[in-house]
Amino acid sequence: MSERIERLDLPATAWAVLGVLSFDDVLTGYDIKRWAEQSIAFFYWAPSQSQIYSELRRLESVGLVTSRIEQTHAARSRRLYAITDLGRIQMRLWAETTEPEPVVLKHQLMLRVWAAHNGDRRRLIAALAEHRDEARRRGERAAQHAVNAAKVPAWHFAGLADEWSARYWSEEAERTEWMLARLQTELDEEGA
Amino acid sequence: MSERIERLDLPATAWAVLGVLSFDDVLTGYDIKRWAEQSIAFFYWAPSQSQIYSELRRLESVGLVTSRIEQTHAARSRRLYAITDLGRIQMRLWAETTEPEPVVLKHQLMLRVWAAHNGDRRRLIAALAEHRDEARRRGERAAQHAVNAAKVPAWHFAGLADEWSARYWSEEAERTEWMLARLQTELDEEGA
DNA sequence: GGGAGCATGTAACGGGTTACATGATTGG
DNA sequence: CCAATCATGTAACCCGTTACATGCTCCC
Repeated sequence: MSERIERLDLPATAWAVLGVLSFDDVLTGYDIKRWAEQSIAFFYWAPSQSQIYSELRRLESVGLVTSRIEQTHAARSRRLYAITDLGRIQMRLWAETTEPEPVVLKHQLMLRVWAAHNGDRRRLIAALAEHRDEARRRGERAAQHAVNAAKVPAWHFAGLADEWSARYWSEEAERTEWMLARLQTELDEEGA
Repeated sequence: MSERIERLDLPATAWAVLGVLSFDDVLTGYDIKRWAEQSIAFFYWAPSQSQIYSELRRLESVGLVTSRIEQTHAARSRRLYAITDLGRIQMRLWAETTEPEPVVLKHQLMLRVWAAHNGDRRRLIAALAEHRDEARRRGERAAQHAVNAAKVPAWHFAGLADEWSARYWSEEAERTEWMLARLQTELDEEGA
């Protein structure tokens, strides 16, 4: 009778952190933070620094990662994390067996549109315009990121996610533009 | 020197709850829960029942809503909430002065794509197909909701948010289809 | 009679945040 | 030399969730 390995029950952020390490790099918490901000943040997550560190400690305590302190830099130590074999097995289990959580979307600006019978619509329009520009910038950054990812075979799937993100944010910009036009037209018609 | 009213610092969910009441209905916590599930959930939020009740209590304690217990139904009491004048002022302040929080997107499936070098891609493709179908259904429900909202003038902006949601989820379905096709093609080519 | 929906509430927990604290290294 | 960046960590807090608990009313 074979001992079946159970998937550990960890929060999504832990899997994201482990996911970063599954690309085989040996990284510090600080590295992971930047990694996350530059790629994962487009479609998931912008975790705080402190949580990354505590998540890493947890992952180590259950044996999914190991760490060693780099001694070269004498005084302030860097702690370097790497995924373990068990970590790889668990990551695979997660990728295969995790049941789909619904997409979490919290779009505060749409909440403001929805509640626009309170308050000044011109400010809302201004906020939407800003959001459109920001979305466009994000889309461009994601596209750029996808180009970079295409150069490294190991980043193939990360690159796919980047492409998806580029599309997502460019469509978000267009959607926002559409909403903007709707509100602006109404405002103009009332003014006329 | 005029006393300027400061915007209260409340969590976003509190504003969402207050927003529901700003449509002038007198509602129970239970009503608000359903309201939220049917419309706000498309672009924001799917809060737990318990939080709605505690949020209502908080809103009452700071004077943004009032409640009275309906006596008609003898035994089990329904508590009916309504927005106050102060609540209206605060809602307006929120709508005007809240600085834009970034959109929160947590797309677990994209996290799985991003980490697809671990694990079986065929399961990922199946999960994506399911997500595409679910997104399509959501889009259709949102569109239906927008049609209903169009009948009532007070729901004008809520209707705009519904239209936006319909577009969002239909585009989400298309985006997912695109990702699906990419992964499927790669799989086929490898198999060939 | 029983199940679905209406209706409210408490308690425990934890995920994740902000703020605070510390200090080394690097480059202008 | 000073600022920015690298780098790690603790403590307090709270938002929001799940689970539990209760009991009504309406309809089949």
